[in-house]
Amino acid sequence: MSYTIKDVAKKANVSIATVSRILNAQSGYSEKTKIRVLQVIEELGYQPNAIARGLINKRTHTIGVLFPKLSSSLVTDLLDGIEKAAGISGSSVIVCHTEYNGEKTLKYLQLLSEKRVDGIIFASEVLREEYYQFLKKSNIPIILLSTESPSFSIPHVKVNDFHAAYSAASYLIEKGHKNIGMISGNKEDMIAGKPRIEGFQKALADAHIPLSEENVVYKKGFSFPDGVEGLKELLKQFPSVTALFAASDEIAIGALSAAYHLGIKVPDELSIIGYDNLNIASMSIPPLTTVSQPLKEMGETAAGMLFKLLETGKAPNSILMPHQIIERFSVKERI
Amino acid sequence: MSYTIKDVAKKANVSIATVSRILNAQSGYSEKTKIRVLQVIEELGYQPNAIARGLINKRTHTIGVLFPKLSSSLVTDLLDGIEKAAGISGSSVIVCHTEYNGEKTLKYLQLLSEKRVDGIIFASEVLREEYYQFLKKSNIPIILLSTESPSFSIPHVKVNDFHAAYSAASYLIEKGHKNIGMISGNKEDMIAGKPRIEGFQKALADAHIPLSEENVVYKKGFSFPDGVEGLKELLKQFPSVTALFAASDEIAIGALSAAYHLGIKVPDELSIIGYDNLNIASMSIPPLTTVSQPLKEMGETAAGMLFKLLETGKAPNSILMPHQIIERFSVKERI
DNA sequence: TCCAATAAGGTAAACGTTTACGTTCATGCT
DNA sequence: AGCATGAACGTAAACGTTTACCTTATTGGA
Repeated sequence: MSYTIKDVAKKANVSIATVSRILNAQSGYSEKTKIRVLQVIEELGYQPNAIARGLINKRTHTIGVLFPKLSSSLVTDLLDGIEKAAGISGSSVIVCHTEYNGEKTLKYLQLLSEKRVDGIIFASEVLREEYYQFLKKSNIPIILLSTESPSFSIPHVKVNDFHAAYSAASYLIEKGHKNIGMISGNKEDMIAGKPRIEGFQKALADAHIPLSEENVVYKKGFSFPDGVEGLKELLKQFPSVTALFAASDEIAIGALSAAYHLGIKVPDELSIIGYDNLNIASMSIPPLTTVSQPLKEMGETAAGMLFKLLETGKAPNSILMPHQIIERFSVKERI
Repeated sequence: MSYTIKDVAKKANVSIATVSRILNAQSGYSEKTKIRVLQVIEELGYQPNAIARGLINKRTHTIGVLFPKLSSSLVTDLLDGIEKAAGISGSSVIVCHTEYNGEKTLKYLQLLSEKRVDGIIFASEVLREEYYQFLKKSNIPIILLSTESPSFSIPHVKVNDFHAAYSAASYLIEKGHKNIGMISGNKEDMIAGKPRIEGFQKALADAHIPLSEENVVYKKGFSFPDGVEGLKELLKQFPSVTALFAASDEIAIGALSAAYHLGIKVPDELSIIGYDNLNIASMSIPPLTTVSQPLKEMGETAAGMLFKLLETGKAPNSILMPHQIIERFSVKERI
């Protein structure tokens, strides 16, 4: 197989302790033996065994990331940031795809725990009681990303969905709109659902715009089809609508598509603002005005927090990342 | 810290060997001790240490995946499939993001090698000589995904780009088009660039359609901006064009967008066919006709091949996956 | 009754590192 | 000269498993 530290030691006529010290840049050897050992390492192409190291050091330099789904650029931008931060810290990341499935999630947590990952980032999904109990028992450090836990005190990084939704609605109001609708995702979703709805409603209320049940339609998810159906329903229950806040970019793009087929011109007849700033937002016709979450930075920040936590042992503070309205061409001033 | 096999053994009044045998479902113990040990395991919440196992078994049940970039659904669909197959086989996947950077790639290979991953999937990128030498030296099993190596004999799974491009162009021809243009990606790219161009050209030639340098514009990449610029250039050098083959869906969507701004109606005045069948292809206006690569299945297949290789030790055959034309609404028959 | 075979279980080495502790030797100081 | 000190190493235990090999008791058959 491959060479071990013993082979190096033997060939260089030193003990394995010396080789180890040299590898770890500790003291306790002369310059002469150092270059001799280094040369032997080079000759043999010796590679230290991270498994053996992990066994004794109790650090695997590996973290686990749990995602509900993979095939959305929302999630991959987060992953992108995590991977970047991990790379800088010399760690690797194991991705786990839970599919919102509790059993699968628990199985993955078990797996990660057995593999002795240094920590876990739990992203875009509600942290259920059972998960928390498991994590607590096996005391693996954890950071919540793009989600938060109302019941348990766990550090998280996300944007303030309430505020962001408030901003989006306010933006529409500033543009002169009064008949403003919303297509929301799952309203049972305490993270991405409810806060956005409430932020939207608060903005209208603060602007003294009358608000009834007709203003918002509730869909099950945040996907493209939810958007196309959503717009049709909204039009039915709120025909005078002139501006729309979509709870996700996919919903917004769906609405855009439905509007096109219904012959409704965006933004001339209907203004649309999305949420997320996925890369598809800039590719739509017209390019989508949306509220942007700094996804990659969020991933980086979460991973950074985790590594700091691993070093210091101190629980870091949660971080709320700034959102931002990206003005493109799907919203028009109403005069 | 957490409990070890010793703790279990002591509490159950057996030796660690017996516990190990029970954990691995081997023989050599009575039913009575088995349930006793299992109960102790339950009580303590004992979790076997995969690191220690890996050290002695020389199997980490972890594979590495190298991607040039993460933020494209092309890549994440592949990853999705890989992760799925890995989950079924009880393995985890470490993702590495190379950014087409040779140094970074080598560093990642080194890392994966030190972590003693069981195997590597190298995706969507050219396998350079240096990578190959490294892999060969540390003899880690490897599968190429959505790429192939002309020089080295390494099993791969991909679609036949030449054929797929040929099909796309033929489809346009069948629809009655004669003035057919192409926006290609990087023509130096021996995997996704050149073969698609040649497939396109062959289809036109076989149909006896005259073909000159004006028919195709060459861009640096496969992205949205390449598509919008690409269409403008194509229109300039080939004004009579009625149908367009885009070397990627992002290019196609870019062209769609440019066409919209130029007031060119798709598909009435210009037909467009894409390549990849990303999820955005179904969200565009109009929904994009495209040639589909079964990305998720390709990922699954690649991982499956890798696991079979690990079991049997035999190099598997390369697999060419079928492509398929997904008819949506961006191509119109010309009468 | 005795022996071989089998079931049930234990002992200890091995995997490839790190590291606490011990040893040797040269050096400098009094 | 004698001694403390520090540099430059070596030895061996430890990390948590798996497994080859050994031991003991039981059973069935001749």
